[in-house]
Amino acid sequence: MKAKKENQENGAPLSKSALRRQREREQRLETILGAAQTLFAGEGYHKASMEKIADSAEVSVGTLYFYFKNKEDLLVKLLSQIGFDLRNMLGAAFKSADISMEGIREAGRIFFAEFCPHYPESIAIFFRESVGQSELVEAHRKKIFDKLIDDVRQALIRVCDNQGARFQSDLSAEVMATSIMGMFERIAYQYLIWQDRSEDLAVIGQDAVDFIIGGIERLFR
Amino acid sequence: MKAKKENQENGAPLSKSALRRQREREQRLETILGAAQTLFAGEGYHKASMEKIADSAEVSVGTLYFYFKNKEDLLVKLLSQIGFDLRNMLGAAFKSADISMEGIREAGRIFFAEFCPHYPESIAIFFRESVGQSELVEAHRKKIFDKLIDDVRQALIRVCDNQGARFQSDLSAEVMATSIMGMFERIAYQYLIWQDRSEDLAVIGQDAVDFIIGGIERLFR
Amino acid sequence: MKAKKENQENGAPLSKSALRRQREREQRLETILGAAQTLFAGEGYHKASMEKIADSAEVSVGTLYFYFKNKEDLLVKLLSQIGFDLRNMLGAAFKSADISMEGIREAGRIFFAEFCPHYPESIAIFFRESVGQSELVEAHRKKIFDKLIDDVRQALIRVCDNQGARFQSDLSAEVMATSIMGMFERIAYQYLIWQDRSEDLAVIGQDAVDFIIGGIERLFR
Amino acid sequence: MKAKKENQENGAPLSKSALRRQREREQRLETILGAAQTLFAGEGYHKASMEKIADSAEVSVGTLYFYFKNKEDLLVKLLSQIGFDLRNMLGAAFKSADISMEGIREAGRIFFAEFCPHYPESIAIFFRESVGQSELVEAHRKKIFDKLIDDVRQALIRVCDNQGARFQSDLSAEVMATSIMGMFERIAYQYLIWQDRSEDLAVIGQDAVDFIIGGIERLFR
DNA sequence: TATGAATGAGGGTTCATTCAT
DNA sequence: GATGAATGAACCCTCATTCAT
Repeated sequence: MKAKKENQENGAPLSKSALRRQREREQRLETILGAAQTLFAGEGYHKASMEKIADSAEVSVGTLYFYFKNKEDLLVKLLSQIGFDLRNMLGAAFKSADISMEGIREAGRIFFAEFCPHYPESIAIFFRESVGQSELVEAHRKKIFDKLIDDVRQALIRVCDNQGARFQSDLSAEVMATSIMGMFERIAYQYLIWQDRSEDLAVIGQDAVDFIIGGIERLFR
Repeated sequence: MKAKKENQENGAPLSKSALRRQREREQRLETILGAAQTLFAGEGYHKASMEKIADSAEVSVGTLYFYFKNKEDLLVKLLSQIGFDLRNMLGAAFKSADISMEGIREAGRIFFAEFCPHYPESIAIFFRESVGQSELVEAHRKKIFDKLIDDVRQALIRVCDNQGARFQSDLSAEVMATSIMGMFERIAYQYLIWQDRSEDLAVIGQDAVDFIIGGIERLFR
Repeated sequence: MKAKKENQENGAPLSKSALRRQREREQRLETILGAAQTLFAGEGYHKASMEKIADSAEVSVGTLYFYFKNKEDLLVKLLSQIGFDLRNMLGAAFKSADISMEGIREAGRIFFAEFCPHYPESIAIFFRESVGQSELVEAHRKKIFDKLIDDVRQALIRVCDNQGARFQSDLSAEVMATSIMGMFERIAYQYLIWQDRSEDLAVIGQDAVDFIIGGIERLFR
Repeated sequence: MKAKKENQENGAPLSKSALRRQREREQRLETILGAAQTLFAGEGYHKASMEKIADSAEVSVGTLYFYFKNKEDLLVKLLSQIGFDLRNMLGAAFKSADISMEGIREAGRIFFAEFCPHYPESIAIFFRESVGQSELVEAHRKKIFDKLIDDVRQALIRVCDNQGARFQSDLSAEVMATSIMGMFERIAYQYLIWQDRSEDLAVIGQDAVDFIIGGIERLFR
């Protein structure tokens, strides 16, 4: 009977103790996810054994399996959270993309100057540890990528429309959005994971965004 | 035994049987690498056990350890070969990049229209299976990426010089080159590994390259 | 708490609420035993976890441990109940065995035509799930078998006496009774557990009983 | 590539070393099966961990998994061997069953006076440890029982034919054979596993066989 | 009484690696 | 050089049992 309630989303009022228990539950879940995130990012997904994670989260192995179906599930949940956080932070910027390129530029700034330096572990997990681990994890990675790419694609189309320009095809916009994701990804990997130049990332990100915008503006000529 | 090996490395003439043995040795090495490549790409690095690889290459497990120090070494060697092949195919194109953008365009064409459809397993290993496996493997991945990025960077600088333009900084060129690598990577991942649209890759690649060139040309305005 | 329990065991009158509580307690106990019986028979003793049993009985795991010392105890109680039910149903028949073989025949009919088709789960637990689980459970199984065998033995001796025949030894009667139990057991296992021919069991049982009676009557020649 | 050769049943002559290796292989297999048999019978299937078995057989855990797919497979192989041994020992007696009951009597003698006292562990595994362990094991148990029952059934039919008697139906013979198996089983369980009266088993077995024969002869009246 | 989250020992299994032949 | 049986550490996971609420 694992996680029978999960999300008590019905409107029934909860008793005080029930509320507290739910809060504790969520706290513990966060603690575990945090420990897993740190260990996955630090030692790698495979070297981070369930026992290590349990120790690090100061719970027993059994508790891990009470909150998560298995190790893979732990990674998937972590991934979902990262994906949610990312889209959450970038969402507003993308939505503000209209006539000018400012929305795009802002999204780049948020990613490189805010997200990367503050959540390097998330970057490591999203771009390194979750790669090629299993079909299920890949499916989740793909879903997150697809959503992010779609966010970018829609922003691009909106800007274009407003500028009176047009993409040659639907595919073109998708390819451009995909390209942008790839640029973000590799620059984060290169300058945050492989080199630790998190202070330079703001500048580096600007360069990258300039490059991107140059590529986009070509459409308006 | 050591003496024999040294023979192979200096100019001393080899006896007929020694020649044959060396040839056989290289063939067997290739066979093993091929089997490993197929299994790594197909089942994943971890699920592809040394036993499976040995079976697939029709040798014994012991033989694997005669030719390769350990499983990690097998992946590293595979990676080196892939890196070599990639640079080999793209090298000429990059070197031909001078005034016009044709060299860049040609490199993109070779990558998307030639390399990807012909060596999907190499793509899967380079961009998926070798990611986050160990410090050593990551070091090799980084080295290959660094070289490729440097190839692109030099081509970019040459084109710029010839156009009378200049990068704001050395970093800018590097960032641009890194971005380009990221685009190639993600597009290959998206349209070759996740979706199987190898026939569309030529067109998709052209779109991506157009995007890149647009970004670059901005420098010349 | 102890005092209350003792109340239930002496003749002291119980208050209305106490009565209700006792009734509820017994109902709950039955519910749990029922759920356990179904799960043990359906999934097997080991695969039926305490959590599954709790879920199925719509109580919490803790409640299980309030009513039963541990999982083994649950099986033992179940076994006792089955043993009691069996002897209860067969008892009258055995006691009626006097001159003729009709008592024996009736006991066989009850077992194969009544008990087996109506309580296949009991059969599965008694003859399959409780086998070789632990020393304690084996001890209980043995006790039940011993009692049943003794019932048969006494019936056999009575019939013999009345026919003026005699067993060679006390052991002979016991061996014969044991044999009869073995026949009942294996036929139930074969035609109820392994094959599902519960409708044929009545006929099959008659055949078996004829065989038995033939063996017994030999003593009277 | 586990057990690639298993049974080198082609006619190719084996080299000396290959012969030795095969012999060693078979010896080790026997050693493991022996250790497993002793532990399964002594501690019970579940309490006998793979590590204990490995220790007892003086091999490593890995070696266990080289020779057997998993723990269940170990039990199944053991069961098959026991089934083979049983039929082997009883086979000749059953085949000799023709006009008289001597074949049947002989089979009983072999089972109770030879097999049981010499192979009590086999009895414990066949009748106790392998019961209700898994669907696969049950399937194997059933197959063995079916074969033994069929051996008995054919012997019964042969004796009947020669006596000019007839079974009421095909089912009758099967039921009688099944009954006999059940008698053998429970007597062995009662007097060998639960009580240790292996010296009395010969006498007890005779009583049981007399009972059986009485039951059979009824057909000839 | 009832709950169910937490525990942690224990089990089965895998697989990279070694080494005698 | 080649073989493949043997090793054993390490891992993931289960589940009976407990106990604070």
